[in-house]
Amino acid sequence: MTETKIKILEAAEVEFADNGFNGASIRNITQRAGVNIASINYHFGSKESLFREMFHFRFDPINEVRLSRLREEQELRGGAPVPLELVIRILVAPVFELLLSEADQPPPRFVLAIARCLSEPLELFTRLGREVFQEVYETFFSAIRDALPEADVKQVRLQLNFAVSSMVGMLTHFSRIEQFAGDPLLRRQKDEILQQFITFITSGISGCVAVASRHEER
Amino acid sequence: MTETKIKILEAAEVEFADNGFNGASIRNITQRAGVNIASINYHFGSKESLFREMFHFRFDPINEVRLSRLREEQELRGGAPVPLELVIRILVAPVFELLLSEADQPPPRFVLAIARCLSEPLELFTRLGREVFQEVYETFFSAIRDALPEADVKQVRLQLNFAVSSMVGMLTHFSRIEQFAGDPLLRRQKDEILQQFITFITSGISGCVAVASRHEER
DNA sequence: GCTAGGTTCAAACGATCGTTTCAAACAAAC
DNA sequence: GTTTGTTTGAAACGATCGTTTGAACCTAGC
Repeated sequence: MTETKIKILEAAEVEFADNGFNGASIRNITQRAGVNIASINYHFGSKESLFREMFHFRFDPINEVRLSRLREEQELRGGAPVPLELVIRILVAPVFELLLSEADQPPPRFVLAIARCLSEPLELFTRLGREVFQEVYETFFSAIRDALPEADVKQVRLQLNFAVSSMVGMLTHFSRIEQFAGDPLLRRQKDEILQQFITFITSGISGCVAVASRHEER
Repeated sequence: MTETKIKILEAAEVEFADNGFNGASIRNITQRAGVNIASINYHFGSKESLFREMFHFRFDPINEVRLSRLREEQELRGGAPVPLELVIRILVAPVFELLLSEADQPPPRFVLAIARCLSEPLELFTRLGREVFQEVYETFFSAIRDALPEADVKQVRLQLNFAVSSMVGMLTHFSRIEQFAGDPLLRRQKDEILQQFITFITSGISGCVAVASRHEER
């Protein structure tokens, strides 16, 4: 990868994070990167392709980590299901550890960039999202189903949707809600917050299952 | 309110929902409304003010319902805390009943419009969000704290952030994740889905509190 | 030293954006 | 019927957008 491409990718992350996809401009990106305005179309083809490449460049590794960690745990247990909380942890941690980056450091911009742009209703992002996350979605859906053998399949699907929505919502609105709270409670105690979110999702899902089976008993 | 203003507001909801704030154009809105392009600036002052007015027009009533229902329940109990699940229901239901609209009807566009635009990183939306939701946020924060007297205050704040993020994330990504699942599971059984989401949030929060107090015991 | 292929550059392209202008159309009051 | 104030209309404003162009530049390979 040439130096120019790297500079563009880095500048693009900042620009997309700050302004969204529609709000980001080629001119700002190239100016920030200190390169000529034509170089984006030369190296990437278009603004869309630039975003696509950034997306894959950043999230393909993250998704590989998620899939391989899950597979590890599954093999370790040889057939026995991986506990729900661990499944959720493997799904959530690789992204949230970036969001809740070290100490006073701001989170890496590409996480915000991607979360924000995914919220824009362009068809591009529907396709891109599926392209990048479909496999992870299906794999973790199966794992959660295995962890909750007594649960209704359709309910599990719905609850995974809750979980995914929570994750994207957190990535998108974290800093804003933080302001809401008046008290910058975040990025202090990173591990504690991550653990709390995992507990939140895990108890959310297993709470739903518990209520459902209680209903059936009657 | 003049007929033109109403036509513009209706068209704006569709346009903002489909394209976000940056993606929506004055020309499309006025064309859809069948009015002159200058009428937006004449009646509303600017694109921003149009959105602001739409936001208030739609969400102020919703927030009033939330606040008055909560107050009702509080007075009914005369000092005793409103149970967590009911607090969450009062917070969630007024919006989600719109998202999960009747039968085969698509949800009202302004819900999607606002959820989507709130995800755009414009400073306008930070201000607008606070303007419209601050009071609801504070009031429900207190109610949740009352419902969970044993819980740590900072944790409750964090968990309310989880809940709010989940809600916005759901509004923004529902249709997209629905596609993900391959199976259009939504808007069937509206009440069931709403109840599941409430259960999800409620068990999420109370699960966090339970884990925390278990830690303290040791 | 010359050539070829890859890369950068300033400049321009056509399109679209939000907003403004100002005259025409309209309605209500006298 | 004339006046007054409000609302609409077509047209233009300046700005910015993503993209393209074609010449200049650089660096190997011979």
